This record gives sequence, C-alpha cells and structure tokens, in this order.
Amino acid sequence: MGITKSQIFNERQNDLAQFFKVLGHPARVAILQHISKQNSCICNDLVEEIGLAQATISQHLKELKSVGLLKGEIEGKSMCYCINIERWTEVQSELNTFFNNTKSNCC
Amino acid sequence: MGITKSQIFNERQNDLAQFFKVLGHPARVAILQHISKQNSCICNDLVEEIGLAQATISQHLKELKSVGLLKGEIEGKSMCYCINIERWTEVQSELNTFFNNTKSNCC
DNA sequence: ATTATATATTGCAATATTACGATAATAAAA
DNA sequence: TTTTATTATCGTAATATTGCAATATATAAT
Repeated sequence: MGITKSQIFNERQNDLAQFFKVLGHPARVAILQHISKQNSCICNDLVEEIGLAQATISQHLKELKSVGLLKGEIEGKSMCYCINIERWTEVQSELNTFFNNTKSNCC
Repeated sequence: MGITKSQIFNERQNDLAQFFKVLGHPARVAILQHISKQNSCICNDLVEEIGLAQATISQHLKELKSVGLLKGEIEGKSMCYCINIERWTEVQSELNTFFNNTKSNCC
C-alpha cells in the first residue's frame, strides 16, 4: 500500500489534509517565515539561509505554489516568490473553522 | 535520502511542522471530526464509519495521541478516545501565531 | 555570440508513510 | 476457564517523500 485512500473521504477532508500536509515540513515552514521577513525573495537566498540544496528548495517552493500559498513572478534573471495573502487568509480561516468545529464531548 | 534534515531547523519550526503533518491526512481529519460529533468514541465505531481496516485506524489514533491531540482511556473492554481540549486549543493558538506572523511584503 | 547567474527539471537512492492481514493482549461474559 | 469482543502490535508490500547531483532552461551581462 502506501497510497492514501482519498476516495473514501469527502472533498473538504481531503482539502484540509492537503493544506496541513504541505505545511507539514520544517523546510516549508522556514521558507514561509523567511519570505515574510524579506521585501523580496529569491531562491538563492533561501538556499543559503536554510541550508538545503538548490534543487531541494526549488521542489519545496513548487509544493507551496501548488496549493496557492505562494505565487512567483519572474524578476529579471531571478524569481520573486511571495506569499499569496488572499489564499493565506483563506486557508487560515478554513483551518480555524476546522479547529472550532472540533470539540470534546467526553472524558 | 527520504529523511528530513531536522537538525538544520529550530525547535519551533520542527514542532509546527509536526503538528501540521499529523493533521495532514484525511483519515486523521475524519477521525477528529467523528470524535467531536460523539459523546464517546471507540475504535470500532471509527472502523465502520471511516472504512479503513482496524489496524490502520489504530495506527492513526496512535499518531494523534503522540502529539497529544487525543487522549485515550480504557473503558471496560474498549477504549474511549477523546480530544485533549487544552492541547487542542494550544495547538490552534500556535498555528494562528504562525499564520499571523507570516506576512507578504512584496509583489 | 559567449559567458555568467538563477531557477527548474530529471533521475535516482534512501527513508517514511499508508494500509492490511495475522496475531497478541486484555478484559468482560458465559 | 473458555469464549467473545475490542484494541494494539508485528510483519510486510506498495507507494510517497526527501534530498541531491547533474543537467536543462532562461535571462542578463560582457
């Protein structure tokens, strides 16, 4: 196996899990934190700052982009990766709804 | 490789990522949602409700327990798994701090 | 045009995760 | 005490993720 049985869950459960999953790696947390401290951010900054190979950082950036949390614009010969604030707020709100709807009723 | 280089990140980054990661599977999202609808919850309920094998559910419960989001009490010959509300609120607050501290300054 | 710089993609090795059947462990019921 | 019911653990197969070197791609600078 090794494959998640997504079919047996509803869309909201799969979506929520996907957001959590993308944020579930320290490199991606670190990338978001670093970007939020800078006014502009290119991949090479991250490679030095974080200490993973360029290919690895690029891969993590791709995943963050895939769920819309980052957007990237070409800026001359480098890239400007930025947090997509609308998406960011949206996701935060989704996650809070999940947290608020999950309550303890026993023990 | 395949192994996350945790050493190069700080404790907070690793902790945050770990919480996100544990929540990053639809089965675990579904388990938390189901528990929050019930007054008591045992593993067998979940097996029927979710549709994964008993061994698999048990494994997911273990992971949720490992980060303190669930606590389990023996109740006769079955278990009562409950959300650890203090921990739950704590984690929600941590995640919100992360979201609020991560801002866009460019693009 | 050639070179230098920055990022993306490919291919691969190592490890992790998901899932399940089989089995163990534990406690209530008969 | 044997059976039944419930959950945990072990072993294993399949797939996913992480990470990197090598290479491709694209743009700026020379």
